[in-house]
Amino acid sequence: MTSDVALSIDEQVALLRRGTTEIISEADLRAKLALGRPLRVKLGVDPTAKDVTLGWAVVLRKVRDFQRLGHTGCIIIGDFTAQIGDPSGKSKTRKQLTREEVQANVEAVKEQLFKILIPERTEIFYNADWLGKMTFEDVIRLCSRYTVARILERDDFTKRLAEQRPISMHEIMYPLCQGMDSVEINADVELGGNDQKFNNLVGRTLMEQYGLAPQVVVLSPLLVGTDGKEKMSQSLGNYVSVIDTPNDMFGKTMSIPDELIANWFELATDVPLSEVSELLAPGTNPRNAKVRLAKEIVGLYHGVEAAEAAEQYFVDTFGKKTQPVDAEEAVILPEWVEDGFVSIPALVVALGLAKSNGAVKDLVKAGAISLDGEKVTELRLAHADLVGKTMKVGKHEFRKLA
RNA sequence: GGGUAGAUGCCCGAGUGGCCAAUGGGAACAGACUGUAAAUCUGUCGGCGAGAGCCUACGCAGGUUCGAAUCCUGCUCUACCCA
Repeated sequence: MTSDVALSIDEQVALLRRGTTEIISEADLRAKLALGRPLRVKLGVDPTAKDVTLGWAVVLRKVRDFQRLGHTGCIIIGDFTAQIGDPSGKSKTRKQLTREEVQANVEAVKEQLFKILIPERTEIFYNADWLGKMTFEDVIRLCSRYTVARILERDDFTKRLAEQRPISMHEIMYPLCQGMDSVEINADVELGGNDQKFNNLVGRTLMEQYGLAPQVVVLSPLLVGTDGKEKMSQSLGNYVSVIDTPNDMFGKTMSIPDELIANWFELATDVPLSEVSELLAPGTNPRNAKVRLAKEIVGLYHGVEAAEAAEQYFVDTFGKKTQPVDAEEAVILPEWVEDGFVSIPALVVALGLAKSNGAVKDLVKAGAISLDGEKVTELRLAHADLVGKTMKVGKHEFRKLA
């Protein structure tokens, strides 16, 4: 096998251990690494999202770490399981997706995956290929290999049971489905977020049941989102996507709470941890560390130059509070102009910066909308007074009107 | 299959015939302050409308009433107890 680097087993394990909370078991992992063949490193992907977020990137980057050591990344697109909806970490039943929705998401996401993964060492599978073909008899047989008590041990289920919340039958099948994926591709290692521990362990059990060597489970912590509270996820809106523009990426990163800086460095960048502790040493301004963090992240996905530019933009725009030179341009369409006047609410809504006219009125009332630095107080302004000016909506949205 | 309790806005949760677009808390958004951090203070927080006002909303469908989130009937969903 071809590794990009020649490392001892110890060094390999050390590399792989960064950004993980648990490896079950490390001894097994060492044994597998010692085999000297490319390992099949499985990562299940639930195509409920259209963007690869930094949270998701944590595990993808871990796959990439394995790939650099010469192993094969096996990405399982859970097109079948997405229709069930993973109950992990949820206190509610998830809505089920249609096949069409799943398909659309997959297409959108595939390209983004390869911003991180090494294509030549990646295999992509769709679990509908095997799960979708199981007969009812197969399913019953599979069920017989696991007990209700063991399934209910799972945290989310225990909790829901205690809170007298519903648990549907199809949800308890989820871990088994995921376990079958491991059986099907004969995984050596399965990666996952911490919340996947239960599912991944079921995979180990099932593999043994089916006469295979149990996979090693490598768990990563969940990246906390920009809100500093919940795990980063698209549905919560607290995410940074790998296809965000450099400026967005930079800005969003700057908005995270200070307590998250170290964690983000560890999980989302390659900066050596020793350097991170220096950056965050007592007496230093956390802001500087955060700037570095933001630059690192932008650099990973857009390159060093873009990172420099994003920093410059950030400093100019938010530090010095000047108007951004290169604000996104927004053309005022003729149909928005009436008798030479433009309705501000309609304009802002049309630009997608607010969801209703009422919301824009509130913003105007609050002084949150300005033109070239001057607060807008009227709901209707002359078209001529708008063109060429930069409109600021809220804290960070700028549009150069044309 | 039988019984009991419950379903309210993004979430929790008050409201038992008019004063309810619906108390309160949280979340969210915005303003001030700052480092687009935290904390704090202030404001907003269903939609449309310049406004008067109109529309949509309290699980679903009907009904009673001048008037219903609130009463009645049927249905759906959930939990618990019994089988």
